[in-house]
Amino acid sequence: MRDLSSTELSETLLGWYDIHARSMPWRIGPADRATGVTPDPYRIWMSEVMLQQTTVAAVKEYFTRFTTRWPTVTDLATAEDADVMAEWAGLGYYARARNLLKCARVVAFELGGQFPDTLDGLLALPGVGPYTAAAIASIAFDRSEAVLDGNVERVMSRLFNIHDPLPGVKPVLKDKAASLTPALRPGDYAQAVMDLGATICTPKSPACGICPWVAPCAARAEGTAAELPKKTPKKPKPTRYGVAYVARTTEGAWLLERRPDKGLLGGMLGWPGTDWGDAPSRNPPFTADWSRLEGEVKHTFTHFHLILKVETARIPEGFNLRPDQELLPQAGFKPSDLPTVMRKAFDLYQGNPPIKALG
DNA sequence: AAGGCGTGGCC
DNA sequence: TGGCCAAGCCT
Repeated sequence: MRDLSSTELSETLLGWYDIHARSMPWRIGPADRATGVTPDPYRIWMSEVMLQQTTVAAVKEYFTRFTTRWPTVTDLATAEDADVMAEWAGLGYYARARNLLKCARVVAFELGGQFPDTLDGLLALPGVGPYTAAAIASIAFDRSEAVLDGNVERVMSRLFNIHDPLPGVKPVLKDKAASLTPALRPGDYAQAVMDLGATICTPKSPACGICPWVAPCAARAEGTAAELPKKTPKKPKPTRYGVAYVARTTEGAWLLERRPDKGLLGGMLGWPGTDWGDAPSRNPPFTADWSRLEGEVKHTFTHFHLILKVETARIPEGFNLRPDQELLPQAGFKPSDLPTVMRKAFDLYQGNPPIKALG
């Protein structure tokens, strides 16, 4: 069989998408789009930032909560930092939340409330990189820009049977992706190729039998689809140790710390604690008769495992707060405002009373 | 430019 | 159950 042209390939995929497009809270489906309905760039941007390295299932509820609470970019731009960070808690990669707010303020206060509609304009925004800029340009503004995310990398490496490992081969895959991106319906095409990767051309046991691109797929012909894309091996994660200190006043207020903007869990609220190092240590926030809780928190970050002990004590009268510390009254404290590792420490506290009762 | 940066689901 | 993976960005 002769090779299919780029146009034939993209039209085949768009035909598949017209039938099988997934429904999502931020998506304008192909039928509505065909009648002239256009996406809200604010919602597309919000969804794309949330979807960075994050599953659709995890994003849906966060997207709904954010866009209900802050329906426009100006609403978000005028929000309190702490409210946005608390709303993001649990979604991970917290630099995204800080950049989300930074970006909203740029758009609202420096760009007249309108998102840039060009690739370069979008790329200049905080938290918007090559993938997200192309996604917004194509999906929100129907510009013919090629998206390259993990799905597209996998689809391209298989369609063209490319065995060179990621991330080195990324520029080649980007060229392939660009060669297929159509001038017509680029927004639908971008979502189609990602839907294909997410539902058919999956990492393990791809469903080649029902794939609209089974005929032109080079890896399918060679029987190598399931082993692509190749990736350079990852380093093993070390294990680190630490202690979190959960302390309350006699009135029931909780002692929490705002973490510095840069670094792990940047900008988030958390319990006072030790550094997380190669060996256990102690560093309580005040001198007291600390009780260690039974059990421990196990948590895995991107690049290390953590084993966290939890200690608790009564906060003494007249305790002086550092600027980064706050006493949150019971009524104003929600465990769901904490990043997951800190919420796990809270859960341990809730479930396992200390060996010694608090005074 | 290679490593830092979260979390939950899946097998 | 431990590693892999998810619509990556920043420095």
